[in-house]
Amino acid sequence: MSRLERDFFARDTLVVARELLGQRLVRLIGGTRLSGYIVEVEAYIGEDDQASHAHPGRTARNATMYGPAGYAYVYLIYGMHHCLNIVTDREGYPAAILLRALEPVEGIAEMQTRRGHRPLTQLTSGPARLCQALAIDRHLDGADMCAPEAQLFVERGLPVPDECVATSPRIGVRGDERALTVPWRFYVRGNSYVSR
DNA sequence: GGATCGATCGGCT
DNA sequence: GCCGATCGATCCG
Repeated sequence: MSRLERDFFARDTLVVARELLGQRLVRLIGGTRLSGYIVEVEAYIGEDDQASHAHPGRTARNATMYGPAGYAYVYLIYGMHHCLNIVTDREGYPAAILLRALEPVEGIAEMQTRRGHRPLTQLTSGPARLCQALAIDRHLDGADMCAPEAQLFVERGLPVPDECVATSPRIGVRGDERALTVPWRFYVRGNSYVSR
């Protein structure tokens, strides 16, 4: 299984977002593997993007977004949920891809334990759900997903053909007309693990 | 120091 | 479909 290297992530964010579909997110917990195919993502690009955490400019919270590609940006939302992004594009330019849903592959029983034994379709279908299933929280903010010793990384999966890729506006965002309408959500058409 | 609010989820009506 | 949970970052004073 080959891991995606930094040069995969250090490209245009929309290209990376599209190509992340079908790749496999892997989390190592004490040697055991929890993983799933990425089936839904959203892109957040630049300070001009009003829906992005980088819109107010560089702060302590969003600092990871300004760093090099291939790092995890993890934040706490609504005081209780975590969301995982992967930083993209060039260092100094704030851009990242929010992982919104996975199709579970490995470690399903462990994920169910972490998710209160919910049905398979609710294990990892949502940005905070997949973080809970894979034990991802703020201590992984700033983790290098391309380091050899990484406990969280992406492996090459199955290519998703263009006819199976759909786009839409992003979910749950605030901002101007552009932020609300730009089609920067990418998902696998018909996949039952896509959120909502 | 204090008020505000969020890239969500799950339970309830 | 609606609403409450829960807390840290951010902003204002």
